[in-house]
Amino acid sequence: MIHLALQEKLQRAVLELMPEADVSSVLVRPCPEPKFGDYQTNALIGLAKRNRLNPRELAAKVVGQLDVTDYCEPVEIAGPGFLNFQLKTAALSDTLVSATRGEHLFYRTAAEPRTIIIDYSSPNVAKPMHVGHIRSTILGYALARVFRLLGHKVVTDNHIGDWGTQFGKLLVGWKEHLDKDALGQDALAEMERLYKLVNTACDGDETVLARAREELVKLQNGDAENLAIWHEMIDLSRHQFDEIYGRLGVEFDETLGESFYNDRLKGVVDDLVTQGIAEESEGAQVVFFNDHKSLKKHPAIVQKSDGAANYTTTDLATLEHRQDSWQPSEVIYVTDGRQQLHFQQLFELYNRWKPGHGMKLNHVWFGAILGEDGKPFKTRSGEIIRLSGLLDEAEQRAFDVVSEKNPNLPGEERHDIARVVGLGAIKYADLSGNRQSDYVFSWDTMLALVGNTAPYLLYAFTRIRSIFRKLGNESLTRPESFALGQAEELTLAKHLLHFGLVLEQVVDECRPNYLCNYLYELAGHFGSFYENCPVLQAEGEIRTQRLALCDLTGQVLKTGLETLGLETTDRM
RNA sequence: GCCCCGGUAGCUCAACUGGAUAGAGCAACGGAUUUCUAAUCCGUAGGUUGUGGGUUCAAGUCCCGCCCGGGGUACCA
Repeated sequence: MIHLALQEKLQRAVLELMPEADVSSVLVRPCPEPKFGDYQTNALIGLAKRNRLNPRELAAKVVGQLDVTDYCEPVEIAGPGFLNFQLKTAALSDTLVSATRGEHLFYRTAAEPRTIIIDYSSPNVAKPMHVGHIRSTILGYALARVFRLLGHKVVTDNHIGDWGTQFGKLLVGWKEHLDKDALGQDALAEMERLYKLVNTACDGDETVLARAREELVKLQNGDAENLAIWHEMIDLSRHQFDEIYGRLGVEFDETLGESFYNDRLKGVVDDLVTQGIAEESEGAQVVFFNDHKSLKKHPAIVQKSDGAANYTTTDLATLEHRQDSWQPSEVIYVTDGRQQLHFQQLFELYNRWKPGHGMKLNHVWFGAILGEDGKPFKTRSGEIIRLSGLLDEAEQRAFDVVSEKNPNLPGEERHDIARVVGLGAIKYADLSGNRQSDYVFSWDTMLALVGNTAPYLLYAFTRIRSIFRKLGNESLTRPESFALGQAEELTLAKHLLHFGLVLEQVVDECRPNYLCNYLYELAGHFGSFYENCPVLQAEGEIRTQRLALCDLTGQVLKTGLETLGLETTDRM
């Protein structure tokens, strides 16, 4: 909060001295070391250098133009030309007081809201969702919520895989080997079985492969029976997807699968050919990127030699539809890192097809989920791990821990807590690391009660709730000001002020782990405060102020966790 | 072959436009409990940031070479 006011004043001071300067990079940030101050800027060093000035002299002149006495002690020039700002407690106190009045929660919404499309999850019809889908789902939904918290308009779209060559094999399986009982029990498992069965049969038998092609052509040509089966497969799949999304608390504004774009595909290819972007090569329609370094040797196929389109074509049609429907300023794709080449091609191709479209096209990719042996996360027999079972296990493990730690809670409440903690642990493990790193899936690590984990953060929240439970019916009085006389109070209060800055950083780089780190630090600062500053036993103004600090910390924790897609609980 | 990504403490990870003494957790060791929930807190120890050069007042971060690992690479998505 305050850093924005300082930043604005600083930028104005620089412009007084250098009217031509680009001050967009003159930023105020928290100090890496508290001993230097609360906030700093290092931007003047670079600015001086670009203008062949002495950095310290420039810093001195800027300080001369700068009046921040409302907020800070006298500004200090340090080292090669850093400015260090030390907050006045009064300024800190004012910000806290306005927060207790509900005027803000330490962040500002965007002055100019943008429209952003976020594409995540995207499971395939007739295949069970597995552990690989969870990262996209969790990351994408968390990002959507952070953008929304900051006042942006977000359209979330689940681009499910409901079309493609796999349906030829699925149709053969459905017609010749379907087990209706199994379908009733677990539709996705049965469809997966059918697919594997036919797929294996195709390897050794040309006639089966020919059957599959035949069924696929019939589907594509609108054969009534095949279309009906296809619709049923989609319905059954979506039912199970929705069950998982319900458990995860994830939602979508749109679910426009690949098939939604079928009508447009031919037109896209024609367009590309007419405009000379695509050309024929080995029977296929292909786009070459000869003047592009990393794509030079990687042409993109937009129409296969059998005349069918592929996912590049579908994605182009999808982008066109998104541009026409919502005019977004940004389209975000949350997928694993193996699709980097595809999205490079897609974006480059779209830029050529629709020059000047003005959208930021952003592939937000993430690393693999590995088992504790460092290899791709699978069951011991090498099977892909299904999401529903994984969620069950998370809840069960969390239930065991809750029951051990707090056996006196009623069973129903323990189940509720186990759901919040178990699912929270899985989500938080996905969110708290750098998304681009591979991450090692470990129950013990994610359900640990200490460290940067969901249980630790949730526990911090329950301690706050516990204080307010003890308070009973006593009404919360709002402090006139905050003295912040004890070091732990001061540290906690200052950290609350950084919430908005962190939210901005999450949005800028699509990295929810920044918010996780922030909340973890907040919980840590609260822990120290809690140990060293009695709240209910304190008296008078101090008690009022500490209760208010607890309340504000609780609000930020809850808002932060909910923005990440985690629920909170009052007891653990 | 080419392209992309990564390599940070024993392990898992972080490090905000390049910025001040590279930070956490786990594991190890030592301390704190007539509690506001100890599912906690405090402390100790642990590093040539893969490697060799370069740019810079300043490099984990940028540039070049090399080593190691992962992924991708014409009709799957």
